Amino acid sequence: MTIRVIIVDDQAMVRAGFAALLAAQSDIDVVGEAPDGRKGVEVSRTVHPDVVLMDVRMPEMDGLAAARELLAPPVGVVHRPKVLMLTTFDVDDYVYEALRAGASGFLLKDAPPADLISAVRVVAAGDALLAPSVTRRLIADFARQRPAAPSGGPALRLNGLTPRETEVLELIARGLSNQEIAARLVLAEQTVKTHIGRVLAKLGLRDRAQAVIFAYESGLVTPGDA
Amino acid sequence: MTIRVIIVDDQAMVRAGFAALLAAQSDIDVVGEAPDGRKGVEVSRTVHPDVVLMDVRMPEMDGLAAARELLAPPVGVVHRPKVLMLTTFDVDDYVYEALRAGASGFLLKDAPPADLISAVRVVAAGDALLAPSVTRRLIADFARQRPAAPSGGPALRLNGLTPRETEVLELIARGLSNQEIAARLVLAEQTVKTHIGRVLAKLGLRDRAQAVIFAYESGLVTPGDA
DNA sequence: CTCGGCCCCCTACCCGGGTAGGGGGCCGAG
DNA sequence: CTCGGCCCCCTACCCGGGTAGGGGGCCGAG
Repeated sequence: MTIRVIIVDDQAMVRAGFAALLAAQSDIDVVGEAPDGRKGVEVSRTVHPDVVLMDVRMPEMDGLAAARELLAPPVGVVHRPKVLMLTTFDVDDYVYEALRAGASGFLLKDAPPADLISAVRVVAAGDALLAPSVTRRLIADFARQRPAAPSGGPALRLNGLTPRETEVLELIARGLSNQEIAARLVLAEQTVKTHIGRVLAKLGLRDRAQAVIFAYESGLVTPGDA
Repeated sequence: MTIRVIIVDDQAMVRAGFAALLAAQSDIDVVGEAPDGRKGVEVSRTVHPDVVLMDVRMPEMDGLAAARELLAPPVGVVHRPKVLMLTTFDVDDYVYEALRAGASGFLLKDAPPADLISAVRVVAAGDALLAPSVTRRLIADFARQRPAAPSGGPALRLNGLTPRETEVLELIARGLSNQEIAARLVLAEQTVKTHIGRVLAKLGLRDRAQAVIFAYESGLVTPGDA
C-alpha cells in the first residue's frame, strides 16, 4: 500500500525536487502539488493524500493557516491528512503553532534527503516527528519556560508577543527609530522603549538589529514588501 | 552524447532534488556533487563535467569565487567547464560578478524545473542564458546607470561597497555587535565602526537596523540561511 | 615616480537605544 | 468583587553605536 503525498511549496523547483526524490521510492506516490496554502487545501480535499508536505512560508495562505484548515476541517469534511511541516529555519513559535494545529512533524529543509523520506513514512504511520534541532529547541524552551499562559492561552501570537508588541516589532523592521515609532503610534517615546524592551526579552534578542533579523526570519516581514 | 553535470550547493536536499530532476533526463548525467565552492572546484577538476550548477551563497568558498577559480584556471589546468549560477534572488552585483567571471548563465532557483533542464542544455551547447527577471534587472540597471565607474571599473560591488564593507554589512545582518565583528575579523572595534560608517553613508542608511533591512531587501542575506 | 582607492587605526564626543524599577488605568475571566 | 494581562507612562542611568576628523601603509594604474 503506497503512501499518497502532496507537496505544497511556493517554489516550483523545490516541489519538483522533492517530488522526484519521493517518487523514486516504491512505497510513495506524489499525487498532487500546490504553490500556496489555499490551493494546497483545495488539492488536499480533492485527492485525499495521506501526507501533506507543507512549507511554512508561502503567499496567499501560509503553511500554518493551511495546516489549521486541514487539521480542523469544517463539518462535512471527513478527510484529515497528516501534515508534515517543512521549513528552512527553526523558529520556535512556528513549531508551537504547527504542533498546536495538530501537525505530525516538523522538518528542516536542509535535513538529509533520507530524513525526508523516512519522515514521510514515519508520519504516514501515525507517528510524530521532529528534526533533532527542533526537538532541542523545544526542550530548551520548555525548560526555561516561566508558567506564562497557564493553559489554553488566548491566541497564537508571535512568540507570545502582544498585538502592540508585534506592531512595534514590525515598525522596527521597517527601519523606524524609537522617536518615529512613537510619532506613528501616538505614544511617548518611553512607552516605545518599554514595548521594545519586552519584545527583546521575550524573543531573547539583544538589540533592534537582531529584532529586524527576527522579523525577516520569522516571516513577520518579507523582502520586497517594503 | 550525454551532458555531464555536477551540482554545487550547500543544502543536501537541494542537491538531491536537482540531481533527481536532472538525472531523469536521458541526455543528462549527474556525475558529482559538492557542498561548497572549494570542494566544488576539486570535484570539477576530478570529474571534468560539462556543466557546473553553482549556488551563489555557500560556506567556505562562495559560488562566485568558485566560478572565477574554474573559469580562470591556473596554468596546467586545461579543463574549463560551463558554469550555470543558481540563486534564490536576483541581486545585480551577483549577476555582474558572475558574468564577468565568465559564467554562462544565471538562473533563479524558483524558475520552473523545465527551465533548469533546458538551461543546462543551452549552456552545455555553449550558449549564454539568463533568467528573464535577471535580464530585466540587468537592463534596468544599465538604463539608470549613472556613469559611476567610467569604464572597466575595478569591480562590482554591492552599491559601491568594498569587499570589506560588504563583509561587515553581512555580519551586521547576522546580528553581531561591533565588538563581535571586530573579534571575528580580527580588527579594532574602531575600524569596524569606520567601515560601518562608510556603509551607512554609501547606502544612505541611518543605523545598523536599517542596514539589516537593506541586507535582506537586497538579497545579500536571505531568510532561512541563518 | 605619483595618485587614488582601500584598509586599518586613532581620539574625542554625543546621542539613541536599552535597562532597571517604578506607577496607573482598563478589561475580561473567574 | 479580585486578579492577571495588557497598555501606557515615568525617572534615572549607562553603554553601544555612530559621527567628525584625523593618520599611515599597501598596491595597482598611469
